Amino acid sequence: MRDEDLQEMRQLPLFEGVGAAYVDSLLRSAFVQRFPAHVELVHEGDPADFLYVIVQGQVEIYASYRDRETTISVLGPGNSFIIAAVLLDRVYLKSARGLTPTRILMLPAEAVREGFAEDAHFARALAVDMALAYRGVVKELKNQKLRSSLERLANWLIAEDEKGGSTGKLDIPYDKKVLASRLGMAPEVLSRSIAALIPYKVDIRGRHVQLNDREALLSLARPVPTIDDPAC
Amino acid sequence: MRDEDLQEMRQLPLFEGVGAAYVDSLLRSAFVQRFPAHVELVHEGDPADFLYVIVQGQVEIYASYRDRETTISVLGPGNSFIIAAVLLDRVYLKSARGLTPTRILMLPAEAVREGFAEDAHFARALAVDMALAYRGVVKELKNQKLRSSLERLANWLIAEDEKGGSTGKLDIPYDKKVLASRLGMAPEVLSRSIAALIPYKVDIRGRHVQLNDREALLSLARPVPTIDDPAC
DNA sequence: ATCAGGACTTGATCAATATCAAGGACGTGA
DNA sequence: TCACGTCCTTGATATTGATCAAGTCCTGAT
Repeated sequence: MRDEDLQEMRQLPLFEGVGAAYVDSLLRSAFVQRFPAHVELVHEGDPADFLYVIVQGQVEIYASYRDRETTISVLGPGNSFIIAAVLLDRVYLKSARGLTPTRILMLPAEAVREGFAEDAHFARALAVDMALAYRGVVKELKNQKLRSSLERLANWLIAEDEKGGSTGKLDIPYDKKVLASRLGMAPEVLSRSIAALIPYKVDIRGRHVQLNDREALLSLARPVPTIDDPAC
Repeated sequence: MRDEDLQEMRQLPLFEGVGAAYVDSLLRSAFVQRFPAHVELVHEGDPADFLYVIVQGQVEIYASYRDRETTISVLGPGNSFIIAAVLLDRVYLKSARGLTPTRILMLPAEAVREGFAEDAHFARALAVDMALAYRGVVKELKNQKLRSSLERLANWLIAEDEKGGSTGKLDIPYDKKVLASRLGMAPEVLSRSIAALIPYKVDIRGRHVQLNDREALLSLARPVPTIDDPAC
């Protein structure tokens, strides 16, 4: 790994609170790889050979069954994926592909498992990351089972707006069909749901969104911390 | 805690591979509690004061939103719940209630967090448990997003039969309305789905189930390891 | 054994979502 | 600027699942 890369990797949230010497020893067995957009990084069912950490770009985590496919999440810089499979030395449950060109840190699974056993701080960082990921999926499962697609869209808009500082203005960060799959609906349903939000003063043109009546949208979405609050 | 209880608790899977002395020190701050059926053990949104481990009985893990409610899972002896909330010192994302009278080991959250920091073996056991739980939810999310309710039922029947040794004979271990909620459908839909399985030689009377044409049911259900295999 | 209440089923209907088929908008590269 | 392809939207229709309303069955308590 090049020296400037090394510098950058040390800053990753996954290594927060881990001794610098240990991080460096981990990074010695790791490497940074660039991938073009749309290539599959990880395939569902394959043995977990690497832990992946996104340095640059967007990665779509998805799963397939028969001729169907659904997006589990879309991750960005700083996020790692498939910790659980690596830790347990099992196969990946999900596939991953870049939505954009990406730069990815790849840590050999063996090194991660050793690291978990040897360095208590790294073990803690991994466990915290996994606990957060776990809670994320639980929230998503609740979102799916307890809400209609219109409600899911409304809540997604509010959450996304809050990420950007509640300005009422935001951009959808990927294709609408990816968003539809992420929200668990057909692309056509997303289109219609967007139209259904017009009475709530939601103005969506292309990827640009304006929320012109936050109160109205909130009364439809009814967000709750135990599903929607990322800090919860 | 009584001595015979202590004896029993040491055997729990959560303590596997953890030094006996450390297990005992953990158990000193813990206690075993009996609860009657149907009482709420844990309420969504409350701070995570305890890690729960089921000693006896069945516990339904569920979540609510507006006037809706859905079952996330049904757990039995040996299972623990809400590790992630305890580890992160956050609120519970789910509620829990006994479906039967239960005996439950309650470990104070503070002690668990200390244990995680102090004892590497316990930390590993917790992490493994959490990783398995994580993969369980991911599978369930895929199950929900990628399958119809009939497919979910068919796959549940096959999985449940395999748990019992693939004899083709099994009993539904709880009320059908709980199963319906667990599978993500209204109770009426479960009834109709059961009727829809008659051509596949599935015979359900009350809680007794007979699968008389495994092949036919398999061709409908199409189970895959990355959703249905508990060992995967 | 009987009765009451809960659990389950069945039928009718409605609402939500998926699918199929075109058509339109928009950005990109020639 | 034009042409192409991709993405998105819109309309029509089918399917799936939810809801409402009885009715039946089963069970557990008296």
